[in-house]
Amino acid sequence: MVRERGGILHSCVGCGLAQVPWLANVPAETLQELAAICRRKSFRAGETVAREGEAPDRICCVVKGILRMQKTLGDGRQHIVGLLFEGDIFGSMDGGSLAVSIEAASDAEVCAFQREPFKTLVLRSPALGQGVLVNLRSELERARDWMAILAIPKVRGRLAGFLLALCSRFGGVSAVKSFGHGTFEVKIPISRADQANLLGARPESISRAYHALADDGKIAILRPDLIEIRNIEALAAEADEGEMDARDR
Amino acid sequence: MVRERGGILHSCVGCGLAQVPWLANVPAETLQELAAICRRKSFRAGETVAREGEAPDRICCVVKGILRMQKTLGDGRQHIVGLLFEGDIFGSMDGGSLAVSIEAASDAEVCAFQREPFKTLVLRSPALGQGVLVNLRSELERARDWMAILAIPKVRGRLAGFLLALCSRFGGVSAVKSFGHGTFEVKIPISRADQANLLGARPESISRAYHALADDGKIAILRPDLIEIRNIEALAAEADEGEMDARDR
DNA sequence: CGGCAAATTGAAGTATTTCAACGTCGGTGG
DNA sequence: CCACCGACGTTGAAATACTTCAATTTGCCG
Repeated sequence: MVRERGGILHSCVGCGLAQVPWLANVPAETLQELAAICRRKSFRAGETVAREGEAPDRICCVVKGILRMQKTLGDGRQHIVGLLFEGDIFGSMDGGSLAVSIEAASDAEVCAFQREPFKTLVLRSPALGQGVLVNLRSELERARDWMAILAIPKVRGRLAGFLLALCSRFGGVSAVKSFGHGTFEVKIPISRADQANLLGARPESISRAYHALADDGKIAILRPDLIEIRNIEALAAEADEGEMDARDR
Repeated sequence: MVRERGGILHSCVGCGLAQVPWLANVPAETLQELAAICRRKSFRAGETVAREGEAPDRICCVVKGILRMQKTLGDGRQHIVGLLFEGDIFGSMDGGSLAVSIEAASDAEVCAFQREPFKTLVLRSPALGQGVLVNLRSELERARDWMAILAIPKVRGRLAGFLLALCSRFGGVSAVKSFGHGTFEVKIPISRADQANLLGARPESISRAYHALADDGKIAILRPDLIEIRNIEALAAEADEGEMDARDR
């Protein structure tokens, strides 16, 4: 928790950096220094945060909202390859260029640290460097989770996997409420079109899949972007049973 | 390749560590120390190298062959979420457990470093630590590439993307020969069943997709596991045009 | 209230899965 | 040496799922 004290350079008080999981082991002192070199930026939904191929001079941490990472294809169309939630970091530590472009999927705020001071801080605080590493590994983990979900052959299964991922891996940051006995309420953070793009399907297919799951009683569509999961085990089964490949050995 | 020389602790001389891209900036001296703490292990195709959930006490570097990383699903079936080629590393730096299990997709050899000595070496050599970080980032990159490929709706497109990935990202390590003017010869490192598993399709669909691409003259099937790419641009178009999503704004 | 974007629905065409059968290759054992 | 077997790849045909195009509904904002 960044406290206000006379004369100290707190340009980013209340960023909530202490809340970020991968900063948990970083001493309060270092967090203060971090807060001192950070500038907050706001983005409206749809705005571009960083462009593929550019070499940003900041390391950024998502404070609020959701960003989407996307790759640009040969003919200019773009494909979503991941989402950034609160606490996730992006940017370049080594001056290298970004491999994905980043846009705000909702109104969002990020904390931007200038690269050089940040690197200095990393060198001085092993816990911070460790944290960055942890974050990187967790992103790799998530990317592999996405892969496993994307490889499910049927759209209904991929959608089930998507909802489960929202509950489990993103549960802490995405708006998920639990009502016990396998019932949850999930706020879907991106539009149907974005879901379709992410899950490798058309918006129509996504819509049909939602309603098919709803007809089975596995979910309820409270609003297009607010889903109630009525039977999480049935959902998990849905995600699994598409995967009929027997790589057992 | 291991040469015996009196007295010097070269238990892994000729691992070819110096060849590994992410070790390029590591001084020869450190490489020698690395070689001193490494032990080589061999695996037959199909053997399990590491199991999901286990906490391996080694950091390993693939020296020869290809490993596949796979996640275990609820009912015990497994899903491939990536391949490890020569030079790739896996294992746990912090005693954490593996999120994927690892099996040999072909006969393979790895260089195993005990964790503690390796960590000591990393602390002593910033270039080594940097290299590990670079490797991690490149894995994240590849995982995102896989995501983009997996999200292509048609099997033919995903297969085209797979072949292109083999040429570009894995070109240096996978057996790819170039004959100029867009013609290549690619050795497919995994079985049809594994390709199907990785690409989210059935083996039959993969087979049909190969032959469809061959009928179009875009590739030639020299052997089931040896593909000649006759027109790489047509392949790229194939991979792109499935992606008809207009996220242009 | 009109207009626009997002979500949904319907119907037809296409692609993929599924189940079953067949061919090929490499190894094993008679 | 040859027959047999199993793993792997391929092919065919029917059922299913998805995409595509078009039209309609819904919700939101000016």
